[in-house]
Amino acid sequence: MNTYYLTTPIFYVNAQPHLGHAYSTVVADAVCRYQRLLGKDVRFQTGTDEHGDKIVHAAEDAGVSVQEYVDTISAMFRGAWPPLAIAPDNFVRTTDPAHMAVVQAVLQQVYDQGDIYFSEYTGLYCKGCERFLTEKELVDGKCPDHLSEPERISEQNYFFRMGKYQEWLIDHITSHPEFITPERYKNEVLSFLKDPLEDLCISRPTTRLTWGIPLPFDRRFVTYVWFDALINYLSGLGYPAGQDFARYWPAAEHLIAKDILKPHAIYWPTMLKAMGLAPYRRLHVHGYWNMNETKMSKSLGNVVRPGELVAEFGADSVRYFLLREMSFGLDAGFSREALVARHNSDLTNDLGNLFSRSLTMVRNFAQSKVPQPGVPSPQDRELAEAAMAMLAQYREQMDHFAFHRALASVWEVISRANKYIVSTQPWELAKDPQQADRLGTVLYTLLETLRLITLTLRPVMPETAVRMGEALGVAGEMNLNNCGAWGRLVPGAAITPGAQLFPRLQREEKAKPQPPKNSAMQKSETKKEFSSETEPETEGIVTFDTFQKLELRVAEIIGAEKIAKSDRLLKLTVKAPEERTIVAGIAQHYQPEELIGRQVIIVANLKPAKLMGVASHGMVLAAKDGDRLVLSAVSGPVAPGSRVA
RNA sequence: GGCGAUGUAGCUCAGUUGGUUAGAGCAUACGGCUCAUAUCCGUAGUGUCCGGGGUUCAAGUCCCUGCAUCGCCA
Repeated sequence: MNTYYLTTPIFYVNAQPHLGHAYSTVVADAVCRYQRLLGKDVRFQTGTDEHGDKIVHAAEDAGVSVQEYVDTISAMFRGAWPPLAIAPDNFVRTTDPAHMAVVQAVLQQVYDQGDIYFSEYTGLYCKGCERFLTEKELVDGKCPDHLSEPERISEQNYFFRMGKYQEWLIDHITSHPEFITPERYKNEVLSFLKDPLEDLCISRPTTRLTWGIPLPFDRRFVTYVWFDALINYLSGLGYPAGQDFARYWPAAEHLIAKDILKPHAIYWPTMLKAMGLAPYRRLHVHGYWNMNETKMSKSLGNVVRPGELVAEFGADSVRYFLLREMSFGLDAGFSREALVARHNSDLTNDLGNLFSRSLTMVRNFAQSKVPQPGVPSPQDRELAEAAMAMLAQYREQMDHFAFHRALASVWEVISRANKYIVSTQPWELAKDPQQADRLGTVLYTLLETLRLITLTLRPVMPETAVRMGEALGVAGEMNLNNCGAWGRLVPGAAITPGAQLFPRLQREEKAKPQPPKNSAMQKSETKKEFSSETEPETEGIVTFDTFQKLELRVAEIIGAEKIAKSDRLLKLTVKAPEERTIVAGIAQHYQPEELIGRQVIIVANLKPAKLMGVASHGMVLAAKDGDRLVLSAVSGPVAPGSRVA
């Protein structure tokens, strides 16, 4: 099979793109570039999911029409990818008329054949949330968000006979070991399928929700979430009649984060089965990036904007980090420090310097031309064989989405090449005209190694790979089939060193340890939090490292309201620079109105906590003077989010 | 509550079917080289392999149990 079709999830437009979206999409882009490197005919699709009541509410909050709102956010997603060197072939929006028509056609087909039926169910409905709550969501029998008791009401809806295909699905998963990978997620799905599968509710009455696709067989309802969203994988190919559908669907693979495993591993295959279509080939499930100990999520304040990262580190450096640092399928930690460390040590020191020193030697010792290689010594052959072995390992690992291993095998060769230079000492060979042949062989071996490394980097760091290729004189179409053999560089061809590949990044400023100041920070609470430090700390004195763990930032208060039933707590909305909610015990000292616009100092990386049912992401610092409480501040206006240190 | 995963050097993690002194990268210290857009190379370490019990000639690796963290389910 010579085609390949890979999708990311379509992203819900109730929030701006964050690192999690970027990771999925970077992975997909890298895999697609890799498949092209294998010579495949590839299609890469992403998009946005734009229906549902949350969207309607978000638009109301923003004070714009729903259409205007989804257009804006969808454009932000579309615009987020080019800066990361991500190049999808197709971008689907669930509000596209073509997509909506396909969804309706599918609904009608499945309805006609009897796999969608009308039924009634009873549940606990919260008017505030405008949705049914499950028992376990309730706190003391009440909705935790609205502190009111939900009503027990009945509602009629349409259901998809998912249970009908349960046995088939179990069988399919069992007989296709790679259907869901990594294996842990396959096991999770199989364990879920041990219990009988309930049918899936696929509609919402228009009395509750209008922003959706009407059911073609009953206009009093719109379809809800999954029959709309999942079908994008088909509609984006022009299903049913489009040529792309016939061409790419047999090679379909999906990439998702673990939070939407069930819809993709259970709903979607059974839907496809009901439609009479072959299931997708593989489902690849990845984990989360954890920021400062808390699970990354759009509802938390500590959001990393992909655009900011690219501006600071460059697309290739970010892509490399994301692919190298996470074992696909598992969670990984994200930190600026780790990104800087990877950039400086792997990219600047190992790869960048290897490239630079090699090309400089070709310029100085071989007149900037590919030298004529002589008879290879065992040492030369060893490096050449390592480079070829790297290609094989790289393919094996990339095929299985083990990007971190694929890259580790590339860096092993980079390291070998650096050792090779030290042991062959080309600068010594250059001093002796008798050694000209030997020098030529050494430099040629290095250039060839670099050429093969460049090949492996094309999917991961496309911009860098192009620059390296240009310097080596091998720009243009390259794939593993026509360029994956040793010895493709032609002696005499020009080598043109360019600018430094990866300029070194400054590590975060590490100021000298200072004597701790007397501040609210040293309250016992803070001490307790970090008391498990390995470094010895004299009583009452914290080390600089401990201090540094606290992320103090300036936040601007943009909203404040009293929390019902509490006379001490205020719910603050702040910009730091992202918006977040902080609950502060200052209601007896400040009125909500007088807080708007103030800049205060917050602890930005405090573990989130729920106070009176409201999640607080951080803590506002204030001085306590007897009974008085005075908010912290900076002595002049600064950009919200500025770090305090 | 049920099922499952994870727990290895300061940090991030590898450790295949149980087998000699437990590994890599980063960080640290010392030494060496100079081609490098400023690095690379070498050397040195440190580990109650989560705790406890068991199987075995031999366990990080298998079994039981406890603890911790996480996930799925209810």
